[in-house]
Amino acid sequence: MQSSTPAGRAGRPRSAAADTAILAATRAALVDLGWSKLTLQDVATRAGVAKTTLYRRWVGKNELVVDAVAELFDELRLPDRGSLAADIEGVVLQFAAILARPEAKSGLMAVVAESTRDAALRERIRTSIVERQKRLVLEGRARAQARGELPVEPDPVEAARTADLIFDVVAGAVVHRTLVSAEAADGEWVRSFARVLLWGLASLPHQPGLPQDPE
Amino acid sequence: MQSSTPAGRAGRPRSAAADTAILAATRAALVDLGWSKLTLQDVATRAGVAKTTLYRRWVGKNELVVDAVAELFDELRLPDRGSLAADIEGVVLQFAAILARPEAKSGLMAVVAESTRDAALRERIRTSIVERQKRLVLEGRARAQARGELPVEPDPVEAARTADLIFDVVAGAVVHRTLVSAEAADGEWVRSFARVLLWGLASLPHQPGLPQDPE
DNA sequence: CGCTTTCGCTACGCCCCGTAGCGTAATGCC
DNA sequence: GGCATTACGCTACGGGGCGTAGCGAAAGCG
Repeated sequence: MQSSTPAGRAGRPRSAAADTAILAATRAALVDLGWSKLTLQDVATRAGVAKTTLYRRWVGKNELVVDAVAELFDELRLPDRGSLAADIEGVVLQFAAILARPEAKSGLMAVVAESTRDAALRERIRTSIVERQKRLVLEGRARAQARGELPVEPDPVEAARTADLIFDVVAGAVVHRTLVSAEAADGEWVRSFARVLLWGLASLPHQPGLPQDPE
Repeated sequence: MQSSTPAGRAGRPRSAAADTAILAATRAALVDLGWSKLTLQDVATRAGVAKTTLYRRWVGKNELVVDAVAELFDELRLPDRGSLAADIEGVVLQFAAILARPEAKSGLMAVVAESTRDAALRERIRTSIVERQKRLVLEGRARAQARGELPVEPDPVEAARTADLIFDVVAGAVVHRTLVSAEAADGEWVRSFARVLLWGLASLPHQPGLPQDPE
């Protein structure tokens, strides 16, 4: 959300109902039309507001779609299934379920593509979507360390680096499977992926710079 | 390429030079403008051809961009560095170098986003870009099996499944690192990733359905 | 030299973008 | 209750890209 009255001053407040209606209308338009054929006029009509209202709250189509898609990821939760393997499978399945929805497919990748040429948009995506997902990785890692399933990494810099790596592997694999390969990340696929990831994590405590085979 | 004279009949042949000029102009326009602001009129002017010529050869902007980006991946080669770990690092570094180019960043993800609503476009991406990359995975796997670094999978169905999984993990991780996290997939990152992947591969010969910890 | 196909060029209707301007509605402050 | 302030709906507008049609000229093939 970019709105929220700036400081609590006078004047007619912005309709909060309009915000939710607009974001819902945006997702509906994404389902029906996709990103490229989506027009702000159409979104305004669906939401029952004037087109000018959209331009008063969002600077453009990209920012609007980011906010509309970000709400989809609010339901992401880290389940406690007792083991790291089960936790990974659970959160990956949730992530895959969200990405399977057409409004996420067509909207998310389009704004990511746009963000390669727009630093402000990239930052908006990072704070409202990516950072929220990454927290799950950090929580899951901490929980696994508390269980003794993963060794504790004392160096905070190295810990952040490995967390970033894990995050890119998990999110990237699910996204690629769903959007590029265009096949469902179902239970069987998630089980195979979780096993690969889990064994891969076992290699991380080693010092870098010495490539070595598992054998 | 969609052109190539249909059957070899009479008439003025299509200029092959125009094809290469158009695709090069498309990549240049992607660098300068990005996907959303790229116009076919601009591409035509850069290439020194008329706008109508573009519409005679490509049905739309998406197909043109797919062909322009696909040529970037022609230089992908599987290096023979002697070990599976080194081979993985080498090909991942090449892939990352291509994705680091701005014309690949802004173009590839945009057409992937569009392909979620266009089956023909998805198929075009698959045959001209994805399938070419996947061959490297198959070759690398076969070479590693010949070296004895990976066990041979007798079941062809299972072998295809694991190849798809590896491909989604590798391509997805590099794409996510480069585009979403917006950080370079440099040598250090690739080494860490290759180690994780290599250890993860060691888990694959096991039968599915029995989640088990590496310990 | 005819036949065929491509090419460059111009022109056109269509639709979306993004903004400006106006009158009206909903608040907070005094 | 009046007043300043801000949001809202509505209309209108210039600008520009899209995709197509039509034409004459060019470049091959037999």
